[in-house]
Order: sequence, then structure tokens, then C-alpha cells
Amino acid sequence: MELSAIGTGFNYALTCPAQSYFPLIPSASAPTTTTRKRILNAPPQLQQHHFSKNPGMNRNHRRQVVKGVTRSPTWPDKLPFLKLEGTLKVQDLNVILRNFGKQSRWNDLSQLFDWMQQNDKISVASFSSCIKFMGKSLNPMRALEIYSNIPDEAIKSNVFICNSVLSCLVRNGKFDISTKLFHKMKQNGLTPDVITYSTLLAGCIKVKHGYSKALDLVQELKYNGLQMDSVMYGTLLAVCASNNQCEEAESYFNQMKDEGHSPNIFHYSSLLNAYSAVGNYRKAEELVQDMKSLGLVPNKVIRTTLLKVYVRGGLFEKSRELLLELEALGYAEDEMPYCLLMDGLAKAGNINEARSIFDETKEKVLNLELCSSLIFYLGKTKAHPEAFSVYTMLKYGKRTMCKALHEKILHILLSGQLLKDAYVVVKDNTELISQAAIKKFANAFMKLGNINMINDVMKVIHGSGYKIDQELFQMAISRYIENPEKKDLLLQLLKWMPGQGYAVDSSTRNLILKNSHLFGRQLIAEILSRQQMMSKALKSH
DNA sequence: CTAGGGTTAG
Repeated sequence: MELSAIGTGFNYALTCPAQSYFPLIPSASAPTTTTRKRILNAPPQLQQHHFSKNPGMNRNHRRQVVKGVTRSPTWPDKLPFLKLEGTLKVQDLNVILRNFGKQSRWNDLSQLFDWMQQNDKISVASFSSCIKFMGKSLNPMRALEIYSNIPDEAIKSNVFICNSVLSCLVRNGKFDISTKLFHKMKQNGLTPDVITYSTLLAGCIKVKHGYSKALDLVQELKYNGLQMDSVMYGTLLAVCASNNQCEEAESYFNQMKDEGHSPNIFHYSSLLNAYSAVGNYRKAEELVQDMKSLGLVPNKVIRTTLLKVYVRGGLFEKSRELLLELEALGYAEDEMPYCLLMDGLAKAGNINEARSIFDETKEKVLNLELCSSLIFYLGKTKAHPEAFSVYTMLKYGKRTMCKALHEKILHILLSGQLLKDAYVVVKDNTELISQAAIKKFANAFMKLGNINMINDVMKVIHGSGYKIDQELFQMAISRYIENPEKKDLLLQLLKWMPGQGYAVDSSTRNLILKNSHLFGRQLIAEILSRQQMMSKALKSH
């Protein structure tokens, strides 16, 4: 997405009518630029009443019509009628617009908005609502387009509209674009308010160097004579927590209280989260106490975060106690707390304890999500056989497994060098496993797998459509040369190759010839010449 | 009428 596109829209929109993607009434002509300018330039109170040509239309009746249009499956049919009758005011249409948005009816919303634009039934609120919902429907491009097609500079600098555009960008991970647009908006006359800054601040949570960017915004806000509010503090705390600014989080928390804002559960949660990064359990406990004393009840997130603090701090006794508490409260229905604890234990080198957590967990909750997660954690904690046992448990439980799980377990088995199990997984799921994973498996198997199964592996991976490369053949053949008692297997492999279109390359052939006394010179020579003939025959075609 | 936030976890 290019910011320059936004710039061109400023001028473009002055000469071209706004585009409509779903023209509802082909005959309806787009409003002239001058009409639209007049309307959009009108002071807010005028905009509200501009269209009420039938001011006598009773409020209840309008409310009914709004309901009817919202509910009607063929609602666009009613629009021409509504226009002629002047039944609905702009604010009524805005209500419908918001209803569509609330119900995630993005197409309906888009159609209605286009119609409103074409029929001059539009206000600042229509724009800000519409843009907001474009952000929710993950369509920031469309929002930007709507914004850039606004013909009037004054409307374009309206703080509600600007805030909704910026929010839409931030929400969709376009922080950089939102920052650039913000500067442009200011140049074009926007006077930002607390909400503008708060919106941008939220973008700092998931962004690189978010903390320093957040500080810049806060500084600018203060320079403009604005004051931080409770929402902004909450966002700022979240920024601190996600940027490991523990002390700063603490100081903002106190500052916020000093300024008379009382923290809610989210403020506490963010600060606690900041503590968890450093495993400062004393402060964390103190904070939870403080929270309780204000009458706030620690919820699932608070308790789980506290668990994280204990785990990070290596306090496994306390962790286990808290886990029991979480269970008792019904806060442990997902695998997260177990995984947290297992993970911490494993990192601390306490694998046995981690395994016992796993065993307990297995007894309590057994769902796909959990198993998948457990497999992941067990793999990570080098408990590869346990990971595989969860996998087989799932498989024989006749559960529908997600495709990715097979490949996931394959990687785990490979890193645990459980090659025989890996072979079974590949064999049973060839079509679900990527070429890259097959290659990784094949290489590992040729290097260290059971020599008696090398040929079977070759056949299986070939059968899966994988093109076996020379490196792999060389690895296999080297294994056989190191183990001359397996000469039958070598001969079998060499005989199998030409039938599938494979032939050894010259370096491998030399390797075999050099060691041919181990396998029978005559036989080897015959097989190799057959391979060469095949290979030549293939090339000549 | 309309615009802003947030917590755990790969």
C-alpha cells in the first residue's frame, strides 16, 4: 500500500465523482461536485437537517423504516423509494449503516454507503462509521480510497474522520503508513485530539522500537496542551509491557494514580505482564494484593500471568499451587497454563517434572488443540517419545487431525532422531508432507537410520513423488559400503534404480567400483552397465 | 449520530 496513492486522491476527487462498486440505481446520476461540496462544507447542524424535506415524518415511523430496511434481505430495493419520499434522514441511514457494521454485513454496508454518497445523503458521521467498519472488515485499502475521495479539505481534516482512518490503518498493522498519513493530515489542517494520539499509541504495541515511538507521541500530546487519560495510560502500559520496560510501566502506573485515574483490571494486567518478563514475583504478588484491596477480583488472565511470573522466577512450588487454583476455578480448560509450566520446567532442565505435568494434563484434558500444543511443547522440551505418544494417541483415537500435525511431529521425531517412527509417519501420510520435510527426513534416515530399511525408505519417498537426488543415493551407498554384509541390499537398490529412471552419477559409480570386491565385481559391473544404458537411452529421447 | 485501549500464549 503506497502513501502516494492517498495524496493523489486529494485532487482526483475534486474532478471525479466518487466511485461506486455496486451501483444500485443505474439511472441515478452522481451528485455534482459543487452540491457535495456545499453539503460537506455545511456546519454540522445543517448537515443533520439538510435532507429532512419531510420534517413531519414521524420519528416512530422512521424508526420502523430503519428496522425494516435493516432486516430486509432485499433492502436495496427500498432505497429508490426512500429517496423519492424523503422518508429517511441522513442520521437514519447512518443508523442502518452502523447496524450493518455491527452485524458484519460488509457488502451491504459498502453498497449502502455508495448509495448515500451518490444521493447526497451523507454526513461526517457516515464517513467515520464507514471507515471504522472498513477497518474491522480488514479492508484498509477501501477505507483509504474512501478517505482520499473526499473532495473537501475541511472534511478531510475532520478529527473524527481522521481518527477513524488512522485507527483503521493501525488495526490492520499499517503503523508506518498511519504515521505518515498523520503528518500529512496535520499539514492539511487536522488538530489532533487525545483519541488521535491514543489511536496511534495503540499501534506502538506491536511494532519495533514501539516504546520510543510511544514516547514521541506522548510528548507531542503534551506539547499540544492535551492530557493523558485512563485509556491512554492503559495503552501506554501495554506498550511498556510488550517492550520490556518494567520500571517505566511501574512509574506510569503510579503517575496515573497520582493524576486521579483509578486503574482497572487491564492496567493491573499490563503491569503484571511487565513484571513477568523479569520474573519479579515479589512485586507481582504485591500488585495482586493491591488490586484485591481495591475490590478487583483477579481473573483468569491475571492468575495466568502470575503463573508466568512464578515460572520465570523458577518458583515451581508456587507455580504448581497456582495451577491447582486455576483448575479449581475452571480457568485451566485450555492447555496454556500447563504448557507454561512445562515449558519453564524444561527450560530449567527439570525434564522429569515437566513430564509429570504432561502426564497429569493428559489425564485431565484431551482435545486436539491441547494435544497439538502438547506435541509442540514436548518436542521443544526434547521429550520426543512423549510427543510421539500423544500423536499416536490422537491417531488411534480416530480423531480428525489437522494436516500440519503430521509434518510437525515429523520434525520433532527427526530432531529426536526417532527415525523409525519418522518413517512410519512419512509412509502413512506421504501426500500431506511437504517436499522439504521429506528431504530432511530422507537425509536424516540415510545418515543414521536403520540400514535394513534404507531401500524401503527410498521406495516410499519415490512413491510420494519425491525426486531422489544423487546426494541421497551416495549417502545410502556409502552406508552399504561401510557395512559389506548388507551387500544384498545394495544390489537390490542398484537394480531397482533404473526401473524408476535413476542412475548413479560418476562419482558414486567410482565409489562402488573401488569397493566392488566387497560385492562381486562381475555382478556390480553388469548392474552398473545396465544403469548406464538406461540413462543413455533416456537422454537420447 | 460519528473516532481511541488493553492483559496470558510461538
